[in-house]
Amino acid sequence: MLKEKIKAGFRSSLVEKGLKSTRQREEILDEFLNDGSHQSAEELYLRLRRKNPRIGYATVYRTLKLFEECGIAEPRQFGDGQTRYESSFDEHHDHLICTTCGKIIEFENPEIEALQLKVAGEHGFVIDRHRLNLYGRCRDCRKT
Amino acid sequence: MLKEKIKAGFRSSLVEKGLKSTRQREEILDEFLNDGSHQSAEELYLRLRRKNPRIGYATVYRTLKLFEECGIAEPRQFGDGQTRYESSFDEHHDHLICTTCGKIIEFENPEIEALQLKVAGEHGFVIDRHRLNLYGRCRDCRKT
DNA sequence: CCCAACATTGAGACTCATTTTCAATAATGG
DNA sequence: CCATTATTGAAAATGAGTCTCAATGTTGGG
Repeated sequence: MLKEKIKAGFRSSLVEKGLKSTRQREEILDEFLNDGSHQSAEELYLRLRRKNPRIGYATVYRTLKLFEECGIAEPRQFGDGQTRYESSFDEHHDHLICTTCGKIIEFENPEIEALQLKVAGEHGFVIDRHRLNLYGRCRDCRKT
Repeated sequence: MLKEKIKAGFRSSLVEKGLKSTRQREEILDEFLNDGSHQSAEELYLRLRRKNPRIGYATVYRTLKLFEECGIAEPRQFGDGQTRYESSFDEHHDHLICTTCGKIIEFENPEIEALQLKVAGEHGFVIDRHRLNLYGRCRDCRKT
């Protein structure tokens, strides 16, 4: 199953980097992979603490950065002041954000991505990644 | 000239809101309009201090927020941890950001925007604004 | 022109997310 | 099992941005 492959890949990355595999790193990766997307370090920390109250705040922050370096997680800013991480193994997507209720909907649009590549090329850029956020009001919030 | 119109509009907004026109607000607006885009509060503050060393840090922050409320400036996040403001009177545009040298290039693409509206509509959203950042390497940085 | 009413300012204290420090602890290779 | 070296947790530090408050400036009326 995918999760096991990700965990195995993480352990290999650690070895490559000369880092150690620890209980905390395993626990954090587990919890990160279990939950849905868009998790902040704090949310993850609070959930982890329910299982293991001895886990440290800083460890969660450090480990999320490590996941980023290992290509497991990617940081995103949605404008609420917290960095949220999503799994790099989710298929690529962009976000619709409701400015009333905070709901986040994911979408993908290959046509938009093709146009991005075209525009970048016209300016001599090679793109690594992009961030597209659309802010507005969702169906429910428009009713009220 | 455009700047004078913006300043006049700002003074009207102040009156409407029951706020006062002060020397600091004028100075900050002047400096904001003089400089190119993507200014952080701190950069603006440092430049203002050269002319008027008595200006306060908090005043610059407050005034930028006020500009935002008055429709003069818009905040943006480029991932360096600082909020940067651009003039609302620049035509709408998105950004290409070089992750090596930090250069920011602006572009516009109506096709992409049309597709954004379409996608949003399919999810029942009405969009107020969007943020599209493309991160990569510029022509110069790819050479090295 | 002057005053009263009230908005604004600047300095510094404060917040909040995140990072760093450091002594204690745990993982790894031999 | 040991020595080496990375990691951890707690607390202190950081940095962008916000708030507080006494002093100051702006305004509309008189």
